[in-house]
Amino acid sequence: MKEGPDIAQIGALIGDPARANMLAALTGGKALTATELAAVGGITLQTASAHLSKLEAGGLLLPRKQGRHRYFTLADETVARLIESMMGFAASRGHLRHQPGPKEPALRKARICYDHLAGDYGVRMLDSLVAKGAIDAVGDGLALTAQGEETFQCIGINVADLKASRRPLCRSCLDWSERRAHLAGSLGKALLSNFFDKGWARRTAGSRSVIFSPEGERQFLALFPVETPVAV
Amino acid sequence: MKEGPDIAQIGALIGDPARANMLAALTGGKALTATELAAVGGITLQTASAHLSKLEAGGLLLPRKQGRHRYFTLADETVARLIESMMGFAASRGHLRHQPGPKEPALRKARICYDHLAGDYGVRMLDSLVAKGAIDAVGDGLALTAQGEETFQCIGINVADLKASRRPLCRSCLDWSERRAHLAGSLGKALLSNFFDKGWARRTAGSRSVIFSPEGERQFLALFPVETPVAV
DNA sequence: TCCATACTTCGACCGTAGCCGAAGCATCTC
DNA sequence: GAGATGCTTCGGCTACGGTCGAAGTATGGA
Repeated sequence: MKEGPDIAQIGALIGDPARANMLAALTGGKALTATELAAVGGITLQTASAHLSKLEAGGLLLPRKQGRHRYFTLADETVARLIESMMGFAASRGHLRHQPGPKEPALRKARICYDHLAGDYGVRMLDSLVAKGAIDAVGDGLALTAQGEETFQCIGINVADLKASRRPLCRSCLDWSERRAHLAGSLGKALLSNFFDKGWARRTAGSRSVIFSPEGERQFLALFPVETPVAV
Repeated sequence: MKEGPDIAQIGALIGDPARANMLAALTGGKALTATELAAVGGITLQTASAHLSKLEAGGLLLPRKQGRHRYFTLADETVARLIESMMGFAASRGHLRHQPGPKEPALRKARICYDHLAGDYGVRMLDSLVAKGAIDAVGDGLALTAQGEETFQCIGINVADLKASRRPLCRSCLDWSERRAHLAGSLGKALLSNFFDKGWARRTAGSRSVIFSPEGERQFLALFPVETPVAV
């Protein structure tokens, strides 16, 4: 009867509220210390330490020692994708938080998903790129077009550098709030970094949400116009 | 701190070994009774009943009453994809079963993933279809080509019928044993049904594995030849 | 050297969730 | 109606896992 890999183990790892909160926080892409993660999980440092050991042993987290701090990050982009896909699934089944909270709208508008832009703005950006022919969409798959290569060069993104890395250039990532795809992969990362560098947007302290400056928002919306929504 | 949908709930649902085994068994696509699922989970009927209630309440399972039986299926194809993706993740992290068991090779060769073919043969089939130009692969995405439409018509699959349904025609599904993509979607389902109808293969009693007849195997391999593996 | 900070380990507590035996419904068969 | 089968509910047991206080180990700074 027991067939295939053991999903119960990682299910159980994610299944604890404190651990789930930690993982969700780390999906923001920033490395966090044990103390910070304890606060996120709403538990004491000792308890957090035990949880972090388990997550590390399970291959979900990667610790990095730096002086007397221990910074934790998600082990891998695949972990981030698993968490996001579970969030999407949870949202579709109505497994929402008890109180939506005031930060929810900001989170739905624009947030970090591991290292790229998600939320309404993330989906909008991908729609616009597909509409203008910079990215080719077939089914779930995304591919950069020759025209797109020029476009990104103009924005200030060196596509050749990105191609050199082993990581896929374009990847579609399902957005839990919009239930549509946004752009992940090294290109998605490069775009978000680009926005930060230009001062169009900034990350927030204790949250995954991304705040655009008024000017940055204007530029962003101008750069990624949407006529009619593109089905994905 | 609490941001986004609650992944802990579904994590916990999947995190129990008995429930995980039930879900894995249901990924085989067949509807199973509470008694059968109790056997799968290695627990008594009462305990299984409680587990099944929870899974149903969580939106993972769909019960169907038939006489004095209650048949359970996965609620949705999205559930199957979640389970498979967790299996892929678990396999990549080495979360394997204690003893691989004698059935393992058969499972890796060919098995059912919800309603389509997975395993070595599933991956091989997709590779071959892409190589011969029947299916277009861009990144993760798959799309039927005009040429492919003819091909499938010849095999005896009415593509027009499939297009009429709301379900996507082609979908890539990550194979946990091969770590490569195989073909899901209504076309994947139609192909597997086609093999069953032709008598090329049959399902096994208590397992997800698919057994090919000697003749069926010959035909399958002839229909889906592979020259050089296609990267996905 | 001494103290503060960051984190881990130990030990004990406790609650929840899984488990089963027994009894209770529901449905089919004869 | 009587009996068999499939499943649920109830009650009580048990164990595992999460929790924290307290003590212990590392690192950095004064």
